[in-house]
Amino acid sequence: MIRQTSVKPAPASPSPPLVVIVDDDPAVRESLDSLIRSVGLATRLFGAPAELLQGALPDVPGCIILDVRLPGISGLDFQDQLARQGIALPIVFMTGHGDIPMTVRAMKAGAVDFLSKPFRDQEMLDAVTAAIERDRQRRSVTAALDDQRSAYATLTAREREVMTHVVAGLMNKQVAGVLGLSEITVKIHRGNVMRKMGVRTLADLVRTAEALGVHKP
Amino acid sequence: MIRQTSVKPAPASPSPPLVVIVDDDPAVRESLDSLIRSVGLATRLFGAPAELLQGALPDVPGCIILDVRLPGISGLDFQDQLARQGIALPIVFMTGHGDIPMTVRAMKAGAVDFLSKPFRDQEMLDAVTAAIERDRQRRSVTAALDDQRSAYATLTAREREVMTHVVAGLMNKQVAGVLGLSEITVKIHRGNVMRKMGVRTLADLVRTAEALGVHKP
DNA sequence: GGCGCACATAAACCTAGGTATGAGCCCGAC
DNA sequence: GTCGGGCTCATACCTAGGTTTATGTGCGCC
Repeated sequence: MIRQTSVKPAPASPSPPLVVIVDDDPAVRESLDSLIRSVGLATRLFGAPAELLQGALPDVPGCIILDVRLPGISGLDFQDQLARQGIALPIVFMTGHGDIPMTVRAMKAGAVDFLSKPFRDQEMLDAVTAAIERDRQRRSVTAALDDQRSAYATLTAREREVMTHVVAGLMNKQVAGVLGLSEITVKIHRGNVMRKMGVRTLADLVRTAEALGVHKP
Repeated sequence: MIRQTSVKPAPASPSPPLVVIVDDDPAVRESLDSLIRSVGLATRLFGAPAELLQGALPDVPGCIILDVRLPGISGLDFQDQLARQGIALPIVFMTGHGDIPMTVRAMKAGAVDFLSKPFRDQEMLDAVTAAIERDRQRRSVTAALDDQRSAYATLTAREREVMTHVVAGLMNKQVAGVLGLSEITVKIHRGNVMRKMGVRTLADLVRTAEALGVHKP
């Protein structure tokens, strides 16, 4: 499958996954930091959630280790806040004073794991590994979709209408009828759609449209 | 979209969702039974997991309320067992002596909720409602797929090969080349595929194939 | 005003898809 | 053994898809 799409600036060194650690206790941060680094992962430490929202994070797979009890905000509320801001990094919670309702809420909201202090190093490493793997999956799906989305963005309004009807299974003449055009015009638009979307067959166009959620209104 | 497929025997009365209650304490069973029935849902009571596996359950939306501590087996292990047997009913756990690791395990395995006794009636009703809604969603997806699956089952080996290559975007002549056939033969098989799968356009066939996970090996 | 772009259309031409009719081969079931 | 179904292929015919070339309109922008 030849699919030359957006070419990223070459990643010189394959940078390691990033683990973001958020805990208000410096000792805990340091301890987690050395644990995570010991297995070759990069870390970034924060004492408070607000700091995390400031700077942009690098574009690599990763996850967040989050204490439930944070200065100024509950870790669970912060989880919601991150989700609303479109930050989809998987979260591993840890807590010294957790209870079952907290756990249920965190897991329902998509947390990868919820560890009670004290936990064994291996438990945390397993959770982090699982979280990073989940992020890797999400990123690969998102990346493929982004190319398609940006291609779709280059379509004109007419081309989108034609695409919608074509992937719905209408013949060119039917599309022409619906849109009040001549068949030849539909063919032109259709050809433009195929070229701009970077697909060579109708089957590929249909799959792309499905992935983008392109449907008749 | 005209899609007359497998016609089920008409459901005379729209039977209410079924809530399966599994708890070894008769008093708890009775109490839950009256709570659930009070909102118009049907119930079925079991004192032990084994009983549940015996009889078949009616084909209606539903869920399971499961005590974590059961005679002979942990509710969590029973959850795994149900999953392995293809029983996909959403599960609401309850427990008197739960802890966080139990909760995490249950939620990771797909539980809808995990309630600590004592819980308020409304909490249980909310959880059951959410679970039934989840089952309803799952069932509607599955039902649509079942028709397509049974249609796919009627295809001959050759027809499946042709379908695989067609939805991959190959032209008839290319399919012919790959399979060592003449183009006209591919056209025949392709026509049979369209008829048997109950679709009229290539776009529909591609979507069906995606839903069924039909791909080149 | 002119330039670029989206949009629309036509004629001509070629390829691809789809169906009907007819026919031959193989194999397992009755 | 013969009957049906799956598989194969050919000829013929029709429809649908796709490209190229060329022409024209309207709109916004520098």
